[in-house]
Amino acid sequence: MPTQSRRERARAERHDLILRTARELAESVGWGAVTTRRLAEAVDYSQPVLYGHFKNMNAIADAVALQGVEELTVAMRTAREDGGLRALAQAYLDYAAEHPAVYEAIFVRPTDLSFGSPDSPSSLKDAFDEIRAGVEPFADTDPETLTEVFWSALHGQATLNHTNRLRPTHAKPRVDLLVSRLTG
Amino acid sequence: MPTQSRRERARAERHDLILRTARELAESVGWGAVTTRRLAEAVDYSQPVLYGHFKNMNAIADAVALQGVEELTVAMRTAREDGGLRALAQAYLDYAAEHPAVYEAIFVRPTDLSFGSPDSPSSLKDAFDEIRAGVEPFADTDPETLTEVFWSALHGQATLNHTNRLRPTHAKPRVDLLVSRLTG
DNA sequence: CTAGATTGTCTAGCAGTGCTAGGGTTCGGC
DNA sequence: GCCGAACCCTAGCACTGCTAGACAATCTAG
Repeated sequence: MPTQSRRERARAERHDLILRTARELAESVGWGAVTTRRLAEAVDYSQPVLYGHFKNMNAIADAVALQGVEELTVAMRTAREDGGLRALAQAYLDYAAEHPAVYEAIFVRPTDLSFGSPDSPSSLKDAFDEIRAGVEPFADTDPETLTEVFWSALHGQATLNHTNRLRPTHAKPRVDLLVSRLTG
Repeated sequence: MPTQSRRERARAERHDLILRTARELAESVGWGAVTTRRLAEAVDYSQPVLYGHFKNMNAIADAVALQGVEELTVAMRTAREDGGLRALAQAYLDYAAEHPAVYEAIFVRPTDLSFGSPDSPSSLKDAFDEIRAGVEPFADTDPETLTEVFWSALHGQATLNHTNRLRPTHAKPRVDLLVSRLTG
């Protein structure tokens, strides 16, 4: 049935268009200014069309977050295979700095995504496992806890960097110090 | 001039009432539900009265934040004098857990408060100095950077704790591990 | 090729938001 | 008693997320 699939294809394209546009909009003006009207305008459809693809505005941000967390995982894995935990940490912070709106969607914005539980999206678990793989060589007892500690430390630096609450000139020494002490 | 002072006293009381109510409201329903109408209703005045005391809604949250950061500093100092850095860390996380809305106002919400610069409120500098005093014994070279790293790590745990992104059962081991490794 | 059902899209509207202009009302000083 | 200043409220603006109902395009079936 080519007709069905043509419709489905068009639908999928609109879906991607909305997601892509929302992400660009968020990166350029911040999530606070990503409104249904502006987004609808940007994709050249009326507001209700958005609701034909997503439950609500929040679901759009969640979808962007899921895209992002997969990218983040890839970035961490690539870096780790090359340069170990230090490179992984840098890759994490680089991603947060280069895609602040996406990072915010994943880890800061109020979201319906479930994290700790069994029904959380597998991509979230994958990201966590990637950090775990990075710290595992340095965990003498409890890798799970060390993973959480390391991740929290990275997350703290990422958010405080972004909100200008840390000296922008000392980003690198902070990563160095964190990695060297936590792996001691 | 007792008349002047009576008016001023009434004004100051209203000011405090607004602040106190905003804080309670935020802690019970979250900042997202603290609207000018609800807040005005709660203090039994009309909306414009709020604007006679604060520039806007954001300024109210900022005022709550400044109150909170002073409380946090006291809590950290008391703990540190008693039990060193480990106690300070626990006090920090306890404060964040017990006053999530206040903590959010200080460190998460978009705010006009300036942090790094010379014109930032002294209470913010005091809080930072308090952490610095805690880590100083363990800084072999650069206490400033170690302070930022430690603070970021605490902040990360505080926020990820609160948004249910870490195992709630393992809060204490996380602090233990962080302190023991970072002071190693 | 046409009638009917389905799908897609829009306009218009709801209730809620932050914030403000304008007009009364109460208060303090003379 | 009177005037001016301080105070407070009603009403409204432009915006938000979200949805109902009408209309048009498309596909299915006879």
